Amino acid sequence: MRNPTLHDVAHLAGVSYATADRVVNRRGNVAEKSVLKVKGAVEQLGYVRNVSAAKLSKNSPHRLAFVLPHRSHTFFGRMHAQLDRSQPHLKIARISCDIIEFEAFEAGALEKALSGLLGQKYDCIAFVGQGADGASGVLGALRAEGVHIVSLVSDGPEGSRDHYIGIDNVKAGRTAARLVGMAHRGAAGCVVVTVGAMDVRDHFDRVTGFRQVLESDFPNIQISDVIKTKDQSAVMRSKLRSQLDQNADITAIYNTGAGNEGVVDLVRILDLSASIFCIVHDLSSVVRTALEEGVIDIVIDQRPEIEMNRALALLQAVVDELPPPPTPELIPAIYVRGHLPNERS
Amino acid sequence: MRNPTLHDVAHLAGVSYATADRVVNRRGNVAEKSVLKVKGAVEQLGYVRNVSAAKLSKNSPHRLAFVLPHRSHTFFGRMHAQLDRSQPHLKIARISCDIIEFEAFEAGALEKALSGLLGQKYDCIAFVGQGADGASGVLGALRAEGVHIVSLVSDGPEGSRDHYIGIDNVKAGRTAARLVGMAHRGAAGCVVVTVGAMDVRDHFDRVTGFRQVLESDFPNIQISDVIKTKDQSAVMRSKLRSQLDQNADITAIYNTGAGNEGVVDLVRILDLSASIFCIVHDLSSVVRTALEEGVIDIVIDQRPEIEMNRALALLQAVVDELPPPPTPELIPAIYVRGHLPNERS
DNA sequence: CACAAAATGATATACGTCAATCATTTTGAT
DNA sequence: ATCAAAATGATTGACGTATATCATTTTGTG
Repeated sequence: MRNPTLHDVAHLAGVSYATADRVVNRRGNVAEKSVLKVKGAVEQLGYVRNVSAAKLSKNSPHRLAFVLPHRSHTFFGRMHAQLDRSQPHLKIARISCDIIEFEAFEAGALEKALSGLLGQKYDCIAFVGQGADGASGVLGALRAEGVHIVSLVSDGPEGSRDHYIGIDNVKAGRTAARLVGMAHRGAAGCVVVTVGAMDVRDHFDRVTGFRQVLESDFPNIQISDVIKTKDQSAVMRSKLRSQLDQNADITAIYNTGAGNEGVVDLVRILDLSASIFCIVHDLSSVVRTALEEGVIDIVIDQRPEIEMNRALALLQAVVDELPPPPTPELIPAIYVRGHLPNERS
Repeated sequence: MRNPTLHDVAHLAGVSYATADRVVNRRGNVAEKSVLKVKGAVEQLGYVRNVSAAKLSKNSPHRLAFVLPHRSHTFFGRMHAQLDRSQPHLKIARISCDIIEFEAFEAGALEKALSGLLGQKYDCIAFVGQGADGASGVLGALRAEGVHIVSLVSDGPEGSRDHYIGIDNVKAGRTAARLVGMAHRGAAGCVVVTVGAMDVRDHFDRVTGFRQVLESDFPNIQISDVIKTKDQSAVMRSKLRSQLDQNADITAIYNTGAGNEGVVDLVRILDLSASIFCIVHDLSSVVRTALEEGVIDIVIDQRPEIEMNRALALLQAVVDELPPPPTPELIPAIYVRGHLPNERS
């Protein structure tokens, strides 16, 4: 009835505890036949290491680091907030968690922040990259030190990290396109698409998906040139304005990046909320209000709080040397007027 | 640097380890002033019990039970599957998890299943209720035994359980209404709404939310009588058919419950996919196909896999006597054609 | 067979908490 | 002051693993 211990395993395998230990903890210097005997016994008894005992025995503090854009960015502010809320739990789990902030869209800022973590003996590092940030060298060096690397929100190349936690941004773009198409209800139209920059991987992916669906399923909806905003509302405001001025046929706006405040201001000022279908990413108080007013029609929210939770769960599994928990795909939430989540979701 | 232990606390408080232990584990027979001294020391040192050591020392097996409708129901099948996937993790966490299946829509079946758990020394029980199932007596008895009770998917009265894990179904109904409205793009219409039964709480809530938004924001979209299907495709097929035959003005169908197969069959047979906007709940292979075909336009999926994960996380926290983890609100996913999640999400 | 190298056994301590025992001291009521 | 009750102190073993040490046995090579 009682769970088998390593002593039980050793006994069944007909070896000493020391040898069983050498096998399960891969210490080497064990004859092949002993390995087999021990593994057989493990199998037969269904032995699983008692994690509590192991942690108690090791008693080594675990260290995580999150490298995130500054919390003044509304989106990342939500990740920070969730991390704050998780601190008591991390304390209970005996995990220390450092947060390093960097300035997004500042060349080399991420790379520099990551470099500072070299040789610091972190167990895991999670970071928000943006694709073309030249960080792959540092990431490689960190991984060479045995640090687990997790990329958040925007994925980098497959080999640069151990895990990616974030939504599928191509799918998000496809969803946006279909909703735009649905809202046109067969009518022709023209969409302005905006991004922070085209080399930000998540924005690029969204545009890609958006294009795919419009081209294949809604051929009479055109896409104007893609506007690059550096995720700044001021840039958004001016560039989007000139686009709207030039082109009176615009029926929809899809902002794949930040800078929603610019969009909202403009639609309000030009009084376009009735005539333009507006779909943006990620909830903030500005977006909330705009959605309730009808200025924005749909918000696709990737729920950074949940991404943060996933990251924490994954990192905890990693430090305990457990397999990652079975986690369903991350799907962004779609908000329309009248059913927003509670303020502190 | 090292985390403070209870010995440290006792020392700082100027009492023996035994007394400190009496305080933190509420064993009683401690003078008030000693309690204060110990609590002060705990506070001062930021002492938190080492969960690993506690678990190791207690070494008591934890027992959970899930009381779910039979896995042949596609929706609950997904919950079962997620539970299956979690078994290795539960084993590692030294938690045993029994699954009790019952026949939904069979009067008294849930109550009977729950009764069987009385006196079985479960730590926590999670169950899927349906509102009017007369189970409140048993639930009270179980809670009186000290069993933690969690309701899933469909909430019961506030006092009948310790936690509810599921989406806000009123909001889901509101969302459905807004999407239906959006798809009408100002045109008038008439929606058929279908439920399993009106006393199933989640279905009822959805209808309520749906009504709210249509009445307030889309007054020229009518709602036909609500069709009750007992969540059976056959019933759906016949009742919905007669409704469609009677009323040629129907522009949309909103199914709040199960029985989607009936909806899909009918729309296909009557060739209504172009003329009727169809929105349903919860993904299944039938719904997947129908969505890709254009027979169904939108699926609101409450992601039972995630609900199951949440339940497991919560129950684990409960058995370890930890505060529940900080969890963002559950928001259902909204699927349209072309961006479905991976098959085994 | 001799000898070194490799493998194994035996054993001990530490990790922090829980739970129990028993002796001793303090407290409060008379 | 006396006595019982209440509170406290001191101490111990158990939980299962990690990790280390040292002695002993087995293996392989010439």
